[in-house]
Amino acid sequence: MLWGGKMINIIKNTIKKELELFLFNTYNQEIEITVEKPKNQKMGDISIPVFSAVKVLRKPLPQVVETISEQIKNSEYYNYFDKINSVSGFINITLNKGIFAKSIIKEVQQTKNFGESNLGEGKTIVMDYSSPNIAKPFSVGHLRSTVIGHAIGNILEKLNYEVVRVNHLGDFGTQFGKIIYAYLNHGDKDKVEENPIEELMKLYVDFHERAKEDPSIEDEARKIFKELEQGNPKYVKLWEHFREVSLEEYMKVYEILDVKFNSYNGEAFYNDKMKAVVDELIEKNLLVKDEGAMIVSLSDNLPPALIQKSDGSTLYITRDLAALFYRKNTYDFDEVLYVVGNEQKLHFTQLREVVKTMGYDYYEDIHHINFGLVLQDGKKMATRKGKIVRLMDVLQEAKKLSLNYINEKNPTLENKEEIAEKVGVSAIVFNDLKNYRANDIEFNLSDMVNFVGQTGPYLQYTSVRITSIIEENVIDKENLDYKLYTSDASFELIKTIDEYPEILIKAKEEYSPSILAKYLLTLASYFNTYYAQEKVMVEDLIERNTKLFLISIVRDILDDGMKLLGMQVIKKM
RNA sequence: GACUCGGUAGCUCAGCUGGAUAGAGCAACGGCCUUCUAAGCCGUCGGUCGGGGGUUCGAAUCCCUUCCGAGUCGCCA
Repeated sequence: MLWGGKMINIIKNTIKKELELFLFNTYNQEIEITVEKPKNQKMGDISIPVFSAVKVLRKPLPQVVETISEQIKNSEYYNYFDKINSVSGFINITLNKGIFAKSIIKEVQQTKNFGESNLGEGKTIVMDYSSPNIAKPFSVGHLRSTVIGHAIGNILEKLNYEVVRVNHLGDFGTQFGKIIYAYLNHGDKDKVEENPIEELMKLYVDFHERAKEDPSIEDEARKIFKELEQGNPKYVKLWEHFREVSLEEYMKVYEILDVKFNSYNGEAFYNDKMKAVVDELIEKNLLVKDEGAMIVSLSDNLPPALIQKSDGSTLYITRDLAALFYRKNTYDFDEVLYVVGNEQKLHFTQLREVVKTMGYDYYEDIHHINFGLVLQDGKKMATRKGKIVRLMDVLQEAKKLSLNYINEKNPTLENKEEIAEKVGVSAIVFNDLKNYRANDIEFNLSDMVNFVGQTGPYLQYTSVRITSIIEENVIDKENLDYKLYTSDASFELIKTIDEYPEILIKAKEEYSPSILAKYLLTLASYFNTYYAQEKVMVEDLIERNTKLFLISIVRDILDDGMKLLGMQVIKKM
């Protein structure tokens, strides 16, 4: 990991400051010194390129190397260093493994909730994620927003942020005009009762087919939506019903994923809060009529934001503005995160700009946590054409394959079904989180349910292996032999343990669960190497205890990290 | 056409605030279960970092240009 661990960063920053101060005092020159991790571990643990100093000081390279190397000996952390050598302009420091390992293990011992931070103390972050569109099946596309949002929320809480999780249901808009139109004109009420989501989806697809033949029905749909917005009781009743049956279906998914929200206020919730937004825009002289619609002009070559349609009904951004103001007033957030796909980038840029134009400073706290599309055959999945992959189908498939694995690898396992679901679902979740969120992903079932290599099951399996070694053993944290932590395999583990707190902070800064996901893979991989090299349950009690303690730390981090990612932690598999 | 994001090994991706021989996993091939779960471990094979310029002691990383892919671009969300 490039950013290093907590302990090693303290050492690196200290060296940096010490050297910069020394150079300033000696040569009266401000020289930036970079202290980094060598690419190759054989070169040491800390590396200092001296090229920048050579350039500024205009002295021969060997002389600069000599001067800086000598100065390093005066470092506060000199007793941590085993050796200092130089190779072609780099000064490399190798740490004393025993001292370094001990300081890290002590740190872990003294920390109750390892990895937490006071970064978020007293700060509130509102998160808008999952947000499926009512009357459509929960697709693999919705999964991304759900698991990315869930994971980021968990990481924020670990860093002591107050997190408000909002499921901003797509329960309003012209699409409901379409569905209601289709339902009233071509719908089979019995079929819809029987299998609401599927039938409503079919009606929606059917509507677009018909609209190709007869575009006038689009106007019909818009008219119905406008009346719905104004409270036509017949339409409102239908809409309420559709919303209810959809939510029921979604709750099943959320239960499987173990995802919970503080609020399910969707777009419709803001129906009566938009007039205030429009009024404020008028008052601030920002709203202008253009081609019949009401728009806000934006700078920076941005297309204008459409606030109101020609017929007076509202649009997406109008509802998002109302939602934003409501959230600011209700939660007084420090940041608001919208976990929404790449394709809405322009929308959120416009949203920010409108807020800025209205004179609110907190436009800077609005973050679009964009993620890549789930593509099919290289193209965006089109709901309107009914091309959709249902998440439930994928989860079922994952569970089935997971069960096959269990029957093959561990046929006597108890609660096979339960474990199979936990492994299968976690595999899907991890697969969605392991890569940088903004990358598009091609839908590929066999990738999603892969259980070998850099996968969710690999992490679970590693944790399970550790659990099975520890079993009923009681670990005495005070009775450790730190010398045993200096073997290559142990030391790699310890250096990686040291990185956990920094990784979580990095994941927050980038709003990127993949940073944590990749880290857990690295940690698991080092453990499995360790496992192959060293026997834990040895005769010598101190050695056994020392090793048990190390692997228990690894297990705790793995389990903690998996929970943060929204995966299931298991004891056996 | 404009704007945004992407192009790194056969495949999926890390690395991108410039540093030393470009890293993983999968696939392929070869080893390792009478030592704690082999969903694992070890090894081999595999790359002109899309192409071309530039800046620099040093470029996958920064700048310019070009090609390719995806997405978006006023009355959908």
